Amino acid sequence: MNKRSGEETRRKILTVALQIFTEQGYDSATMRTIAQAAGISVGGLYLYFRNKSDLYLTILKEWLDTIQGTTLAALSRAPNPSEELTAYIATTIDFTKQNRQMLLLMGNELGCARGMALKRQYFRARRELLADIVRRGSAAQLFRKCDPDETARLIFNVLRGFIMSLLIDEEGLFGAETCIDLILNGLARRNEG
Amino acid sequence: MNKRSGEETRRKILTVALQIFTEQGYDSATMRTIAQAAGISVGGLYLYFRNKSDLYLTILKEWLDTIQGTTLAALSRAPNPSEELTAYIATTIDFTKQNRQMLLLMGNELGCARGMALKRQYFRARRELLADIVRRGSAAQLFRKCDPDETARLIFNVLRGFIMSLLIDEEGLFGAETCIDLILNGLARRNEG
Amino acid sequence: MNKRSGEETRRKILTVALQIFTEQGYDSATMRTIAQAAGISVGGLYLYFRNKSDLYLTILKEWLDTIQGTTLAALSRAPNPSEELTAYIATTIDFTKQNRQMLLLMGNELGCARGMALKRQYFRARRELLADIVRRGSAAQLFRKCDPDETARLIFNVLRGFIMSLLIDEEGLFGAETCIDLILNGLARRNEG
Amino acid sequence: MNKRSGEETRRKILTVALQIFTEQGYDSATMRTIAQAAGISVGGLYLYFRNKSDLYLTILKEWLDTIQGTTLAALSRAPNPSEELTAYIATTIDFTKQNRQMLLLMGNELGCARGMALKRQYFRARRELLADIVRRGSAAQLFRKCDPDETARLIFNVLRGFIMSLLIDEEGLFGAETCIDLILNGLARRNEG
DNA sequence: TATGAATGAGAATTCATTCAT
DNA sequence: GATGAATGAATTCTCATTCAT
Repeated sequence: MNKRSGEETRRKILTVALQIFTEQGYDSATMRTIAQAAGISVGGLYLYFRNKSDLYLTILKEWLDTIQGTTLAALSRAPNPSEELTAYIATTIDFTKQNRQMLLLMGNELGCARGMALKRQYFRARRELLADIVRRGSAAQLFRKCDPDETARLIFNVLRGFIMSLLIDEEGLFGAETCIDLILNGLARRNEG
Repeated sequence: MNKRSGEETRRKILTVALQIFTEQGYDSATMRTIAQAAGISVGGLYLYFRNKSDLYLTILKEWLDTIQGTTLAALSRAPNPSEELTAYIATTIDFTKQNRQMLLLMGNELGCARGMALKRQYFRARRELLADIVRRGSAAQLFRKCDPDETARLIFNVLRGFIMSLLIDEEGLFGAETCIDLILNGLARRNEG
Repeated sequence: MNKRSGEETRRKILTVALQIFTEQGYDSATMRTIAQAAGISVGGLYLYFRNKSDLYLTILKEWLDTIQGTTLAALSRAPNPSEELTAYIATTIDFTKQNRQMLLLMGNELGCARGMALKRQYFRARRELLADIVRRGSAAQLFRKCDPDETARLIFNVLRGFIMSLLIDEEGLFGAETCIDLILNGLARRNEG
Repeated sequence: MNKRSGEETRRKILTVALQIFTEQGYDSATMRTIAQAAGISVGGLYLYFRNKSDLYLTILKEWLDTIQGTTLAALSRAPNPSEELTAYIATTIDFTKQNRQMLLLMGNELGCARGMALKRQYFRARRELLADIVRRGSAAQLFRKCDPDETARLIFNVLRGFIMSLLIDEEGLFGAETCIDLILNGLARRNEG
């Protein structure tokens, strides 16, 4: 019976729900748990979200919009494709580090069906953004000759792997530079000079 | 009714359960569905597996042992760290392609708690296997100078990204060579004479 | 804010509630739906009606009074039992046609318990009104010799059937005359002359 | 844990569910109440019926088939339309008397949507059966000249009223003969001789 | 071994009603 | 008078698990 403003309660719910969905996954997380964590009754949850899946999707969408917005802003400040690529990777990794939970939510396969659709759509958008950078970088002869689409997919998945490692491994994390270096230069020793 | 039949039934259960766990996730898969798909009664399931989580873990363990065994066998046939690395990557990717379902099972975060523990343990083992290769390859000056542990983690996660792309993206998949090439040579254009 | 506005709101609620109770039935109709349709808050509803059942009963009672009043007025204008019977039937059917929703509300068995009691009481009153007409018509030798109570019940239920058909069947409806004709003259061919 | 045969339990459920749906209506009847009355657990109910509406529809369909079958059998034994009409009415009323509860279930407007559709379909079939009788009786000059469809509807609704009275009024019920007499001969005194 | 009826705890969701503001 | 956030009990339905046969 603690009267909070509606918006306050809504944010509280979103915050704890993110945590719980992340920790337990979509199926195992229960509305009761979320309600308790948010300090309201079960019925109260339904005042703010039509149902469980609505709550989940709201969280997902909100974050998808944020990361996409941040990335686009960073890209617009980069002078050339090479720095765009760097910005793209750096933004992605930085964001990941600051939003571990959100990322875990993204990583969880399954969840509700519409959630999966949203994620796929989001991933496609990001991959196309990347392909565009590679295409322009290739045309400008900044990158090795390559099929832009395939290369975009490659980089995208390398990043995916990095992000998963940031999320899953509890041990020391590495930074964006290490990742960018590997992508640009590879592992093999160069027989220069 | 004879002993053979028992083992047969067990295998049948494991086969259909893998498929169902993969398609629906741990939580959504029900014992009833599995029983029906296996052509036995619900009670019958509990003759072979103590409970749902036992069934799940059995499947997981079995596959973890298989992939680890296959990898070790491949490594033992490689003459030097460089080819060991190639073998490691190739084995991993080939295995993935032939066992999409298993991999999806691995990819699903969560599931039952003990399953997560098993997966972590398995990932650690594989990463250490990799670190050992890099360490020896570095000592033999086959690779760029690097911190073996960090590099192992790097490669490991690049692979992780590749595997996820193999699993998730429905579009054209790339092969082990493409992956190995990126890891060894990177993306940047080399200014070789 | 002034007294008038209060009564206005009350009437608005009664109007929309009738519609909603009719369309959805007592159980399925929710206080929230009614509040929204009336353009007030949920809490506001409880300023005018103690609870859901009170709201329902108010509607029911109001209409029961109206129809009973209209019928009595019509009867008082009829010169003899025969025309009283005609007036009774005509009033009933006319009323039905002009108040389909109200009638549907009456037709819905169940609803809240006290509602059922009210309806029974109302039906009994109307049947007795009818029995009185038949009794006097019989005494005046206007009708066939018959047991007035049983005959009243007969006519009453024939009417009930007619009304249900008016309400339920979407196809062409028939008028009061057809009904009166059947009741008075029956279906069998008369062997006159 | 009282092991009954499946069919036994199923019938027990149908029996008590009929009673409860009848007494309380579709919405107010709860699966818990039905389970308790049937002496099984709530979950047990769902072993036999997919859901509440399935349980309801099963009861409805079963009875609809029975009454239609009984009526058709009676009609096939009648030598002419006049006796067919008598048989139709007698069967309907007898059935009603022996199955008050079932009829109440039919009378309840609302319930689940599909139930309403079933009822409408059933009513239409019965009205057409009746129209056919009237049509043939009219052609054979056994009945007054009339529009068969309209007359069928008339009789049908008179019957409907009778049945409602049989069901609702707790006081002395009248028999099929009284009803048949009214339908055939009407109420008005005949000015014979 | 094998069955499948039965359980019971718990899930999501709804809703009449209350009450601080 | 009026609001609408909050409650909590009830409802439908699911499912892992047990156990008499």
